[in-house]
Amino acid sequence: MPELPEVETVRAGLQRWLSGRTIASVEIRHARAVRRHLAGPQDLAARLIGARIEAVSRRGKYLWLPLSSPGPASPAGPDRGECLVAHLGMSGQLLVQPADAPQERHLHVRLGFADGGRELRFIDQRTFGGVLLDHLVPASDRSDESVPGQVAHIARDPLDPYFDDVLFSVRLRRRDSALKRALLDQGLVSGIGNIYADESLWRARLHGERRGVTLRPTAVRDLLGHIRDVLADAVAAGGTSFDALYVNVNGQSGYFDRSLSAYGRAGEPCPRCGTPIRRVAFMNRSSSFCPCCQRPPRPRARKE
DNA sequence: TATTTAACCTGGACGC
DNA sequence: TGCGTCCAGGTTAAAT
Repeated sequence: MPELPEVETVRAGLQRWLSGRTIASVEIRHARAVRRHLAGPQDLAARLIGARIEAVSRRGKYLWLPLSSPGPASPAGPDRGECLVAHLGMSGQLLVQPADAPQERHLHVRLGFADGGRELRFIDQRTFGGVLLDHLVPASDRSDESVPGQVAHIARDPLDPYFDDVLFSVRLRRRDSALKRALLDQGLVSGIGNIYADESLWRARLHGERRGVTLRPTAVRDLLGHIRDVLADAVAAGGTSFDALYVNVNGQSGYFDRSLSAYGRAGEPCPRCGTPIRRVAFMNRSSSFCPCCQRPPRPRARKE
């Protein structure tokens, strides 16, 4: 599933292929893929045609392409400060393909370019992802940085040089809820999904059901270090691919799945102590952990 | 206000 | 072979 390492891999690929190119055609084949663009598919297409892609940015699992207008002579194109925002959801792919390449089964949006080169395709089997046009707004924590309005509520990710470790620790240690739930809250820390939450907790020897309020500052610091390590390792491996649902912009799989210690390893021996990894239901999804290395918290005493 | 739950969605795997 | 059920999980609105 696309989490920070997978999205960063896609961002780097798009940066290479798309920067400086001008959009010449837009085909929206599935309206659900643009459902968050409230003005509708036709408005999105009209605004994108003629726009020049300046860069490819990312925060957490969100990608966006800042756009520049073609100039006053053309009625088409985006407003000043607009950008194309993309979220891959669970199964979204952004592929850079030759225009004559066969159409993918779940191809929803395709962008052609004025230079006649490779086109950009948004493919999404489970349709949780999508694209929209949005305005850039000043980031809440640094005035010289802009993010799309849709992304403004998302916290920085742990690989962001401006991530505030102290603020994260304070906010996490105020939480009277499960640690794993907190790690999945993109408003607290972005980029972490089910896979890297489980892996980070395994590395930190922490059970996902520990309450945030029970953690000492040193434990949070240790956890944050492990989160950064696992994310960086996964970025270096090109992300995690369990099936064909996650690939980079060239359609190639990542290989971090070979390095996973807990996620997807239910029944296999823990690489650290040999105890079989256990899988349990948690938050309408699954959690994998070592019942020996990651001791569950003691049940809280009930108030009379 | 803080926290938790459910719905959205598709296709592969599995059991009968 | 066909049908029904379960599972995967990021985001967010609604409920508690």
